Amino acid sequence: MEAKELAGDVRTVARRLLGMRLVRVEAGKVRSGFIVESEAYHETEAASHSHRGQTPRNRAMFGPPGTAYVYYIYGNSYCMNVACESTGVGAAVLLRALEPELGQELMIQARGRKDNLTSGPGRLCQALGIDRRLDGVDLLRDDRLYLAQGFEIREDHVFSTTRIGITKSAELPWRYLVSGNPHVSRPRPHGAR
DNA sequence: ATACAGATCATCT
DNA sequence: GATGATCTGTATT
Repeated sequence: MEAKELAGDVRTVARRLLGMRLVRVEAGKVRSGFIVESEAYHETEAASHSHRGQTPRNRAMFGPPGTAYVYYIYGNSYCMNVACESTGVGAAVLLRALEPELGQELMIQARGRKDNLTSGPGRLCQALGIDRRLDGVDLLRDDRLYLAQGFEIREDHVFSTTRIGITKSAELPWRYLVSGNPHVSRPRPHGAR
């Protein structure tokens, strides 16, 4: 995983991140998963936290490509994003679902259940122990949370839909998922695989 | 399988 | 004081 792969248009990066590994190391133990669902957010559209400019909360979203933007929402969940494009531009990819790989026992412990370990932005953060302490880390260099090579996803296996849980700019098809993967956060739209 | 209510709090107005 | 890039349990079809 190199910085230049994250420097492109946020929608391109959102697709490119599918199949990549997200690795969490805590207390010498590894948890990891393959990214299977993502959403693009950009300062030029109203759904983005960066749309109204930089604040202390969304500062990491304007950081260099590969910066983690982690925030707390609804009084119960953390969500994690990967900043992209370039420093000073509020663009980031929300990670919405992973296919669990290593450390599943620890994920079960962290989640307090055996199902839906990482299918949802809040769930995956809980499963991997991701919270605000990791806001702003460099995902290309940090040893606690980082991106790594995964597997190739063929272009025709990537499916695109509208984003989940937003009210503004809701019509943009900026959600990307691996077609047919059982770990995505919601059922496929009618007729899709 | 889908729908809804309630929890709960950091952040911004 | 209102809002929200969610999750969970419960109820209903």
